[in-house]
Amino acid sequence: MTIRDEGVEQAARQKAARPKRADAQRNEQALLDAAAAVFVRSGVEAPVRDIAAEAGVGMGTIYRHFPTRADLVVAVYRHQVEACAEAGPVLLAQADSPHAALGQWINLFVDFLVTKHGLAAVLQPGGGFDALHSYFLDRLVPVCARLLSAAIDAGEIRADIDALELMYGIGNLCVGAGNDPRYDARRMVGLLIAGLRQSRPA
Amino acid sequence: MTIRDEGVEQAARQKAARPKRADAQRNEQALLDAAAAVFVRSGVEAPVRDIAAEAGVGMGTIYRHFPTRADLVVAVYRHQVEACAEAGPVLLAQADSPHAALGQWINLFVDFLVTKHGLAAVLQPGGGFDALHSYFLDRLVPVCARLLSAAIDAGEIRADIDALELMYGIGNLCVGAGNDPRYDARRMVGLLIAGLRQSRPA
Amino acid sequence: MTIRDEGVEQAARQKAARPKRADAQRNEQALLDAAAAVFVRSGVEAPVRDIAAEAGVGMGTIYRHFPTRADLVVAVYRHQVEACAEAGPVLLAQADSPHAALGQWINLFVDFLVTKHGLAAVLQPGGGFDALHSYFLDRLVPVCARLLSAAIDAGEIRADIDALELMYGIGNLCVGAGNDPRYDARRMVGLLIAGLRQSRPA
Amino acid sequence: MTIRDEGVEQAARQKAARPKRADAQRNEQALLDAAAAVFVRSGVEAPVRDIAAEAGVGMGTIYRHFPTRADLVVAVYRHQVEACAEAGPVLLAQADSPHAALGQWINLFVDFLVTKHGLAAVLQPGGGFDALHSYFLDRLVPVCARLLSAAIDAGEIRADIDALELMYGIGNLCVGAGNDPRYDARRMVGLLIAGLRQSRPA
DNA sequence: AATGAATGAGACTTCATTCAT
DNA sequence: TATGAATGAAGTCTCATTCAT
Repeated sequence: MTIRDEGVEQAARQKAARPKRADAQRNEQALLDAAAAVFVRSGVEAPVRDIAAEAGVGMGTIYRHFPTRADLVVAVYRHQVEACAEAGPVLLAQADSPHAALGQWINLFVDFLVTKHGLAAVLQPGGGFDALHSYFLDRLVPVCARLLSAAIDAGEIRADIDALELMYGIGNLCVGAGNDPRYDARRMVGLLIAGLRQSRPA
Repeated sequence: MTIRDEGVEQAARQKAARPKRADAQRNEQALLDAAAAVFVRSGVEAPVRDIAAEAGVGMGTIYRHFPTRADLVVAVYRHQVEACAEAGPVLLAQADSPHAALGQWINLFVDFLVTKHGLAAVLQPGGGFDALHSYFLDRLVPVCARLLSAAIDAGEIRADIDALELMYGIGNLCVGAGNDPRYDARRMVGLLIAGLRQSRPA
Repeated sequence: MTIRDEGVEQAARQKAARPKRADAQRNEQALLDAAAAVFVRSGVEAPVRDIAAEAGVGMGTIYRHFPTRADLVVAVYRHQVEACAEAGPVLLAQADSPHAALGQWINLFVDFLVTKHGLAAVLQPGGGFDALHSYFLDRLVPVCARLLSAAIDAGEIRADIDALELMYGIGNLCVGAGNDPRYDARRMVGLLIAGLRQSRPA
Repeated sequence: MTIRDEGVEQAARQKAARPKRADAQRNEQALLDAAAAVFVRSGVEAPVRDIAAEAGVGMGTIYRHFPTRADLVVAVYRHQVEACAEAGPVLLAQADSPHAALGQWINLFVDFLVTKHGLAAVLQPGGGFDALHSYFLDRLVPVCARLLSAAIDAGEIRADIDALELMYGIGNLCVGAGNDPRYDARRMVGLLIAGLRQSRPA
């Protein structure tokens, strides 16, 4: 089942017998795509009109599908957050060591974040996207915590690391540096993870 | 010479022979203080009116002293950037080791950033504050680079670290996590710096 | 013949030889009932969507049956206007005196108006419901005029009262006072009718 | 002291030492005049933009002077409400009888209402102008009550009349009939007042 | 030089109406 | 025929910036 299929199935579950009209489905997807593109370009605070134009629909259509801006933002990122969350246990089972699994999972997370420039603002609490913020944390922090625990239990990393804080740190490193190619979020995150291996705090 | 004096002197330098009226000087300083306070509270995109109110002046006065928002933002942070830049060589000369000097200098930088909540946005290129962005980098990256070189030459840290990138990384870690007290930027930066000591990338 | 039957018959008359499909008939009646309910709740300017939802039909169905809002409003109130109009002659024939008949008929009219909160706006000319406005007046003013004449001829009331004006006055008194229970439209209308008995204007 | 003078003096009292700029005063008055005109034409729900255009000012100017629509509506009618309220005791002292004073005062009230077509909507509770509604009632009902009491005490009218209800009734009669010249609110109110003299309810 | 009133572009949101399904 | 998704005009309100005083 693809990510898209999952979304369709879920919609079907929510309203049982009423399948969405084909054009409405197309519009919803067009909106998600358009919003993702505009968020990258102008951030999640981009004018609603811009998103509508990008999707080729009227403004009212956005409000029909996503009554609040947060609804739209959540929808845009939900699939990827889910996929990331679900990858945690899988990696832990497959990798050579807990620390390797942690590193691979964090790479997944970073991959997600660095391609979503507008996301950084969303991850800051207090910006009116608290529901979204909570969703991200609720879903991902436990996954990270489990990976951390395993690595700690294996004696591979320091024991004084908090998953929430680490997620924030990684998220911040992925805020990036505009389009400055000299900044590589992945490399910086690598440095952070390397720091975890230290036997004592610096 | 105090930081305040320096600012005034510089303003004088810009417009050569015309000494500012005493009340104009007072207003300019009041504006800098007010803007700094408002930036912390509401970010650098805070309404001009709020800054004017905080300073107790009319809005026109802001535009007279700082024609663009970037002018104001630069002015607000210039002093502290200067102080931070000048501390680099001093610390290098005084500290026990280049790595220790680097750590101390980065602590200074972090201290600066974490108390300036609105600053994070400013350090992102493309936000209309490019002049400010350049100023920060032009002034601080060389200082950081010199400290890094010294530590590398002393064999204390990895040799593949770029000063610009490190500054971005630290800046990002200082973006914070809203007011979530569970996130400690200093601890995360510590982790990053610890990572520098690793002999190989993670 | 019931009021409901009459409405259906009339609809059939309008489109001569084409009998309406049973479901279309059901929809039309559901719409009339729903609109009446919504008009009471939210006035005749209530969103079309609310009426459609109340009736359990799509919005397009409303536009099919009642191309303009006025068409719907007229249809909603037509039955009751008819019933009121037809009661006039009956009351005149049955009551003890013309003045008594007038009072009873006005009571009928008031009963009608006070339970139709949204109606007041409709009775104002210029609100885009002029056709409806005309219908009300065309149908009811002659009835009222006949009752007035009879009472005047019997020497029971002043002779300088115009039926149209009186209808407007009564309609206005029935506008009410929001939900303020201290206002009783019937009592005020009673005062107005009492004023009719005066031998001279106040 | 004219009504206008009073307004100016009051403004001066409110903010002590800060006299309003001459142009601001002009604008405020222009807005009141424009709003009054537009209210007559289009009702108190008229678009803000229309009022601004009528006054020849920007929309923001309206919001500066009158943050909410209710503020504007209250301001538009305040002077006249005040004048009407203050006339009550004067008329009572001067007229030949309490009933005559009542009639004269009601004439004043009617004069006020019939030239303010948009006002009717405002006097209905629940329309979002409750503060204004309250203001009207708080100010005028006691005046009316005193006139009624005097007339009742003099044995000139029925004793079972409530001032609030009477005000509502008069207000409703003044709602008018669009521009239909055949309806004369004053005549209808006269009928109502005549009804008061009846010894028993009709 | 300082003030803050005025401006008006721009963002948001609602809802009557149309039209693809 | 019925549906309700889509449209976009129209209205509200905010705030950066200008400019009369």
